[in-house]
Amino acid sequence: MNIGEAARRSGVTAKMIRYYEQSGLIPEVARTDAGYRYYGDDDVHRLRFVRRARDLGFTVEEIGELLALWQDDGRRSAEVKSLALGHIDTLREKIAELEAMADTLQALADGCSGDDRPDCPILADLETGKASAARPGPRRFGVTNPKSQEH
Amino acid sequence: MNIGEAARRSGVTAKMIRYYEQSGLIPEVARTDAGYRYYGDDDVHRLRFVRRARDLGFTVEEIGELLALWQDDGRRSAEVKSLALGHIDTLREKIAELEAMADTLQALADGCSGDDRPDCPILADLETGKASAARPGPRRFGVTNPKSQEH
DNA sequence: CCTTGACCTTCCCATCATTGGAACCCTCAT
DNA sequence: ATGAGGGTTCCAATGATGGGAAGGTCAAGG
Repeated sequence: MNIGEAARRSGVTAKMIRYYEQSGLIPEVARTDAGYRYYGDDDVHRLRFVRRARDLGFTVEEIGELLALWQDDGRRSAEVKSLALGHIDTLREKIAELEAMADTLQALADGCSGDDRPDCPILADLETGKASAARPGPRRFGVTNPKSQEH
Repeated sequence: MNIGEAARRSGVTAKMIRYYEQSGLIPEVARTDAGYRYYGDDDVHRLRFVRRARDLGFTVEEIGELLALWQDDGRRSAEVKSLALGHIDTLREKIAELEAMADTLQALADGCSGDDRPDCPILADLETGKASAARPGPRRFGVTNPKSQEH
């Protein structure tokens, strides 16, 4: 099948399939005489695996390791598990950071009258940096794009 | 004071100060004859505000709005509050996504023996996409850089 | 046989906040 | 005068993804 069909069946966009191939996450696939990529069921299978791992928040690099383990019949499940646990740690750290931000902000917002008057503890806090214990690392925690889930 | 000193006092790196200026978040500052940016206490004050807002996870765009409100004596606190509440929503959404991922993964990891045998429910799930209800939007929730907090 | 539309190809650009580095200029203390 | 340690601009990379242009290909229908 062509890339579009593989995209439909795997839930990975054609664009991302090309990107994964180019970045070495998945092997280069066969081509037709015209240069079209040609996919078999195995390829789609692998793409679905990637899609799932992506949905669980694994980075492309981690997915590469997962794929390698998946294909290695002699793997030790301990390796898979430690990869997963490591990722869970990462997730929980991010969650904690975001929660600290949300809680701080919620407390400030609760103290804000939210009317026509200018006085606002939110601005007061930003100005002084007094309250709050958020302190994250640099920004960039996205999960930005609302679509791309409807395929 | 020079940009380095302003960076030290505000907790915003010199690089980011230049970036914020260039992207219009903060006004262009005075220069010495030699072309060095020159900062006063007010500028540092504003930079600290930006830094605080950044720490609370606001985007640069939102920080721009906050700065405008901050400087507007006729502001209505309702505007500030709604900005904050909107951001809290965004944070809570991200938290929910990450928690769904973490919980799914934790359940899978709990079922994994983590020994020398190859069998592993984590890989099994990635393969079939059976369990799990994670389904986030695309990745990119970073908070990647571990340092940059020690200044 | 030729057109049309739906597909495919590669290549480049943008996102967001941030870091890194190169090449160069300035200032101050030794 | 020299060197260390600032500063300046400009360009590139990060990660995962989307957007789009320019062009080739394929199947169906007139």
